[in-house]
Amino acid sequence: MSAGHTAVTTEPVVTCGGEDCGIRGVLDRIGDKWSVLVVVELAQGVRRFRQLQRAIPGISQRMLTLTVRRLERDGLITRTVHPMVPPQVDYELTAMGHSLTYLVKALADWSAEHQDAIARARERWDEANPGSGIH
Amino acid sequence: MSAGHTAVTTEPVVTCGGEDCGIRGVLDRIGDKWSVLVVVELAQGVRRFRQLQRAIPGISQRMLTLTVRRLERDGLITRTVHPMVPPQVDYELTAMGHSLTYLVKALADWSAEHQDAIARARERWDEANPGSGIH
DNA sequence: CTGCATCCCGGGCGATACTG
DNA sequence: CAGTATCGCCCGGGATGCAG
Repeated sequence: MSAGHTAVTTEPVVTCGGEDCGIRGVLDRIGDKWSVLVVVELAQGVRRFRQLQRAIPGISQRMLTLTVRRLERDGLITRTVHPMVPPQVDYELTAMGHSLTYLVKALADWSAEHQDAIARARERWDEANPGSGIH
Repeated sequence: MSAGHTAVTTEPVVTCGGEDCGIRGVLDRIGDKWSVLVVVELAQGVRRFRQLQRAIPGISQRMLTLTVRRLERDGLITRTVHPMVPPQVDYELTAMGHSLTYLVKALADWSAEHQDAIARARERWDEANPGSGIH
């Protein structure tokens, strides 16, 4: 590593290197737009299908179904069917799902802390590179 | 990571609720498959275009270009062109980019800690739901 | 080596309609 | 209310070719 520079200090140096450790599998999940929103909503408590859909404005019924299925498959949430009419299905975070909320929290914190800087950087870049088509 | 209290009860309660805070903008970036890998690679030091491409096996030249452009636009990396022949372009993390590596580190840690449990959960689920088509 | 333009395909995702 | 099935569009992104 390039030494002789100012206090570079401690790089996190992601353990797994640039290859594919377990990060990919996790990113495919939490990197997913809807998954994160569902987890965030469930972090507040048990929710029914319709409740989730109403709490997450843009989501289609199809995507919500797929999303909760995948989260359930990964062991991040539980799906409880109550045999009644009309049907009722409750979704709830598992212990692992709860632990994930802390990661999401860290994400939200970092976002809150840097979103302004990012927004300004984008403005400057767009101004310096008109019609680049990058987004 | 602040006082994590013991488990249960204390939900992180992501500040922004289920709507769209700055999380989305950040997720669109770090949630991106290639962006994370580029950041991880650059966390180890300055890299040239070809170096990055070689360090990230599956990436196409097109996607690498798009990825570094977007990261540059967001102010996460710098792009330095050295007027020489053959051309040389160096990419390096900015201060903000470095701070992001800590988030990625947290991500990698969580992944390492739970990937086994997730893998097992998936196996169990797939076994209980044959031919579901979910992934 | 670095980077842009073009072509083109697969699949992700929304919209809609139907069942229990 | 909860969920499945089907259709169709759009675009992400790989492959290739060309330029500086």
